[in-house]
Formats: sequence, C-alpha cells, structure tokens
Amino acid sequence: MAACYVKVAVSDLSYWVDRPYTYLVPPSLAERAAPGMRVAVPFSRNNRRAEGVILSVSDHCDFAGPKPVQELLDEAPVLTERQIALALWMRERFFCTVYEAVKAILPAGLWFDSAGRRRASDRLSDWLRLAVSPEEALELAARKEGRSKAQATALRLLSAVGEGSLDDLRVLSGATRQSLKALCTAGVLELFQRERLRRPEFRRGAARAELPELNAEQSGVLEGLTAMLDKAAAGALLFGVTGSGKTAVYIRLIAECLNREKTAILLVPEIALTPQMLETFSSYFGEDIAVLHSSLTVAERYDEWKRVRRGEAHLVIGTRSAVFAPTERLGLVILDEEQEDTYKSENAPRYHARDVAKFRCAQDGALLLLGSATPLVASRYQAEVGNYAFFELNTRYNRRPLPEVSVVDMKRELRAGNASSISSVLRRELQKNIDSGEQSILFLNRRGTARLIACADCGYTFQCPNCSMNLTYHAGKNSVICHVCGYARRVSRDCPACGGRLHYTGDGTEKVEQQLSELFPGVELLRVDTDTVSAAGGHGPLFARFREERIPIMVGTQMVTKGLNFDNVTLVGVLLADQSLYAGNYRAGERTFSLITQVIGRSGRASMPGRAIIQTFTPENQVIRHAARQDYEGFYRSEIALRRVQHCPPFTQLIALTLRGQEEHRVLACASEVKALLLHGLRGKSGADVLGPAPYPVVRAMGNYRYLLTLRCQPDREIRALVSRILIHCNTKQEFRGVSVYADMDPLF
DNA sequence: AGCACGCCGACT
DNA sequence: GTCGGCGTGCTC
Repeated sequence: MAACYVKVAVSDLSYWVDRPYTYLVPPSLAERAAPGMRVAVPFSRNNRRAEGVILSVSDHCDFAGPKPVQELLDEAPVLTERQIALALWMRERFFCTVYEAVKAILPAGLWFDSAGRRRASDRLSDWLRLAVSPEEALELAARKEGRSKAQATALRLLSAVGEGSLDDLRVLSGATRQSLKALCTAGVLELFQRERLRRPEFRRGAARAELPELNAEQSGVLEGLTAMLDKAAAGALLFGVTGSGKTAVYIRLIAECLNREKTAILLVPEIALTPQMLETFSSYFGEDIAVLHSSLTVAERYDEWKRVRRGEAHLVIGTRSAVFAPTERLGLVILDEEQEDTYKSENAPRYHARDVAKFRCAQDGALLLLGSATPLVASRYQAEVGNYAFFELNTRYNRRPLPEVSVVDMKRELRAGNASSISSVLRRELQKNIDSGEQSILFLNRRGTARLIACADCGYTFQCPNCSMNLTYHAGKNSVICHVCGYARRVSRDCPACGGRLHYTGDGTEKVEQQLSELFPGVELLRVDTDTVSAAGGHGPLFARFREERIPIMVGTQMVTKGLNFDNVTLVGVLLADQSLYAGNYRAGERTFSLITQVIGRSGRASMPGRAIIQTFTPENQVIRHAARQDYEGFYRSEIALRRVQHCPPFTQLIALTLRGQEEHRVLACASEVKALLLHGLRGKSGADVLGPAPYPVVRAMGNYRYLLTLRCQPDREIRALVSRILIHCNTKQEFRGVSVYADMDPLF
C-alpha cells in the first residue's frame, strides 16, 4: 500500500505561522483518513499535542521528515470539501487563520475541551422493541391481561408499531419503568438507545397549507426573483419601504426554493427581536425549519446543526453565524435588513455574512437576496451598475400613509431660552398624546444622566485611568463610568481637584427621564437602555409592560428603534439626530438615515395615523431633509455623489490595519513602517492610498495604545498578499515586539 | 561551574 | 502564541 500523507490546518496558531503542515498517516489510520476530519498531531519542538483538520490527503510527500498523525478525532469528516474551500478562502479574504475560519464554520458543540471531551454530546434516550415475534407478544399480552394490564397494553402497542421510546410507552400504557425493564429481563422486549435531538423553544407545529396572498406589486417581485432561482448564482437587492410586505415575498420565494429540492438560509440581524417572525415562518414551514443563533445552548445549536446536515431541515433561520449552516444544495440566501452592522463579526475571523453568503452562493449556484427599507449605499450602487438585480416594493400595507414628520431646529429652542432636551413642539405633541391616551416613544443614543461632568471653576473632568475617555455620569449609582472598559468611581458634589462646583452637560436617557417627569408630573415613564434592560432581565418584559400597561412615554436608546410594533404609538421623537450624523466617518449619513427611518416606522401602526419629530441643530442637512421626507432615492443620489468625490466606498474599498501595544512609541514606529511598506507595495496601483496612523477614538483601552491605518484601494490578489506579508513581517520583527497588528476588510468604524 | 534571565526563531 | 536553545552576566 502506498504511503499516506495529509495536509493539516493546525489549531491555535498565530496568523504568521498558519500554513498547511504535512503529516504522515500511520498505516493503521490510513484507511480512514479523509479531508475534513480532525486529527491530533504533534506540533512544535516539544511535540505538544495539537488539534488540526485534514485539508487534503495524498500519497506523496513534499516535506522532508514529516511527523506522524497521532489520532483521528472524528469518525467521519466534519467539514465537506466545499467548507474546506470556504475556510481557505476566508483566510485569504479576512486575514485570519484557517482554523479560526473552521471554528466559525462549525458549531461550538463539536469542539473538544482540555480533557478531550466534546462540549456537546449526543443525547440518547431509551427505546424498546419486541425481542419476540408480534404473534408471541400478543399471546403473552392475552395471558397477562388479568394481573398486569399495563404490561399487556405495552406489548400490544409494540406488536402494532414495532418500537417506541420508553417514555412514550410509559405514558401510553401506564406501565412503570421497572415493569417494562422486567419484560426486557424476561427476554420479551429489547432495550436500545436512540439519539434524541434537543430543540430550541419556539412555536412549532404542522405547517399551514396555504402560503400568504400577494398583491400585484409583490407578485411581480416574486416572479422576477423566482426566475433567478433557476439561473446561475446571482445577487438581488429588494428595496421595500416599511410595511410593504417583504416578509410575504420571502416566504413565497423560500417555498419556491424548497419546491425545487433546494435549501434556503434566512439571515436576520438579531433573533431575540424577531420572535413573531419566527412564529410566522414556523406556521408556514413547520418542522422544516432549523434555528441557529447565539442565545441557544451549545447543545441546542449542535443538534439544530445536525438536523440541517442530515437534511432534516431545509430552511435555516438565524443570525450572522447561520450563514455557515451545513446545507446541501443551497438555493437561496436572504439577508433581511442587510444594512445592519450585526452581520459583520468584530473579532477574528472578521467576516461579513454577506461576503460569506456570496461565496457559498457561487459554490452552489444559489441566489443571494438582500432586503431592506434603507439599503446600504454600496448595495444600492451595485444594483445601479447592474451587479445586483433590483426590485422595489413601494406600496405600504393597506396604503397606510407615512407618519407626518416635522424637523425642529434646536438652535432656536436654545435662543428662546429652552436648554432642555425637549423642544416646545415636542412638549406640545407629547401633551396631546397623554390627553388622548395614545403612546409616544422618544429616542436618543446616549445612556446615563450626563455625558460630561466638569468643574465649573477649574475645568477638571473625570477621565478613565485605563482609557483616554470621558467618564459618563450615572445619577442612579451616583458614579462616573467608563463606557469602554467599565471602570467606575463614585462622585461627590464637589470637584476632587479644587473643591469647586461640578457642572453637568450632554443629556442621556436618565436626564431626559428626569426632565420629562418635571414637564409632565404624575405621568408614568418607561426608560429602556442597557441599564434598565439588564435590571429587568431583557427587553421583552419592558416592551410587554409598555404595551400592556399603556405607559404614556417610553424613552430609550437604539433598542427602542427596532423590533416590536406597538399599535397604540402615534408619536415618536428623535431627541438629537446630530449625535449619529456627526460621528466622523463616511457611513454616518446612511446610518442616520436608517436610524431615523426605523424610528419613524414605530409610529402609527394599525388604523391610527402617526407623527414623528426630529430635533436637530442642523435642520438644513441633506440627510435630515431626505429622512424627514422618507425619500431614500433622494438620499442615495446625494450620498453617492458625495462618496464619489470623497473617494469613499463603493468607489474604493477599505482595509483597516489596527496596531496595538503597551508602549506608544513602538506602536507608532510600527505604524510608520507598515505605512511605508504599504506605500512601497502599492506603487503603480492607481487610486490606492494609505490614511493614518490615526489614534483610535479612544486611543488607550485596557492599557493598550491603539492606532489605525486605513488602506484605500481596489483589493486584488496582489494587494491582499501584500497586506498578508506586512502582517507577518510586523508581527515577527524583533523591534516591534509587544505590538500586535491585524487587518480588517471593509471595517465598520 | 552553575544558574537566572532575556532574546531569538522555528513550528510539518 | 509558545517553548526550547543559547548567550550574557552574576554569584559561589
């Protein structure tokens, strides 16, 4: 028999050591070794036992003196050839190690702990079947009828169905565990074990027969998308205004996909906020759904993963990581609310679910559908230049009108002597709602009582000792807290430096709550931010109270802009739109547009018309104006023109290189070398440049200095190889010891 | 000579 | 990242 060698991706390697390692497979294992299986291998000088995954098997060796594989850790491959190809592609695309990619692709339950045990084991339950012929069993049942009726019932049941779970038999026959086991001892029944899958909790049941009806506009879109299912891999963008019924189109398209014996993946930004969506899909597709998201237990995720892999569920619904669901014959991937940042992973592998979905769709010839009421400018542009097919849903359900939106100039309010967060217009509208028993939602993107607390005499401000960040004052705890690392200290009324009077500026949710209680004494308020949500054990209970107790005013952060719809809400207010608008990055415009759109969408469900009030210091801003008119196309036109002249995505792509280390001078020295190497390597590439090094918004966090270099280019294979070489160079070079560098493709900022 | 410490660099 | 090898320099 020919000698057998494998190329292995080894676990827990640094990026600069990550390459396929060749190992010899001992003859005793050679028969079973296959790509996609995990192995234990000796690694490094001390031959420590490392885990790895076989990338390929070969009968010739390209390395002198390979070490032998110690053990095969899987009975069968855990990765398919296509998943191996995906992991290798992710390494090149997202500057991660192959094993980091593999860990993202496979469920946590498959991993081994330090003792070599699986994190999730297969759960078995006891089953029984006849050890004698059905005729003999029935005969015995007849004889037992008098004394042990329950045993007799169990025997009759089993002679009819052949086998059943011990638990079911107990319930159905009334027999105890002991009496059933006695039948086993007597040689009449046989006890065996069968796997029982742990299923996450959501409403399940038989699928409804008929699919949702579509209006003419929806039908047209469905027809176009269905045609794309039968063609080669492609991408499509579905622009659908709030309430236009994107979900109904998704359901019909998924049904078309499943009818073609293909599988589908529906990605959502945050599953906890869409329980009703899960129920809706469950009612149409029943048991054919697998759910994958991070709030499931490791065991539940593992079992759902197995159901998908075995082909027991053809539709996967989940968050970012569900894009890796082990579906065969993938026909469709939908990214709902494609503009959401949660589709991008913040740690290695720093992948975007859209990019992974594109790769998988190319592998399987599937359709990628992006859906949104506020698509990313980049996605809309891809549709404009023809890289995505473009579909629109412009009619709102029941032709309900958009909320009436007014923009309030806060500069005027200040001049008129109102320094609070509530303008006179908003105050008046809130009062109207309180009087009529309708509810209102106020949004602002800042928690705590005041962002800045300073001494009015000496100018002292509270700074975080770990991070170069202003501490935020929280009245409830009478403390200042760092929003980056969590450092907290209590404060007194006087300045710790000079004893002068402390002064508070910049309102947070707590301060607004206080102002509201002064404006509307006796009116009940509900504050929804990370503080109150964690105290209540999730946003669910708070939203339920808001709905059921009809609390007049809810004030909150980002959380109140997404998720549930409240029928009785007819007024929403954005307290300071400028907060996200002037965030200082190229995406601030589209984020603000999307945010305002979502907030406005909370107002006026059901039969009641809604109003929305946007407070801003810059009412003339184009983004605010387009958002107030809910004119996405107008917004897109002005934004894309801006992006073009500012040389921003989609006209270029960004690769962020982050450098961090304890000694600032080393970090900066490394940054200038990285920049020089990048510029050198980019000679002759037109339109490519390097920005920075810039300190992070919070330059020092957890004792590390952090700087950012931004590479703007159209990254090709050559540029990615250049970045990869530079990462390896700087992470291994002696003089940059203590500095770590990583690259982030299409960073979010 | 014996040992602690720090740096280097290889990892199949 | 991790760990063994090896040089430097201090101490007995």
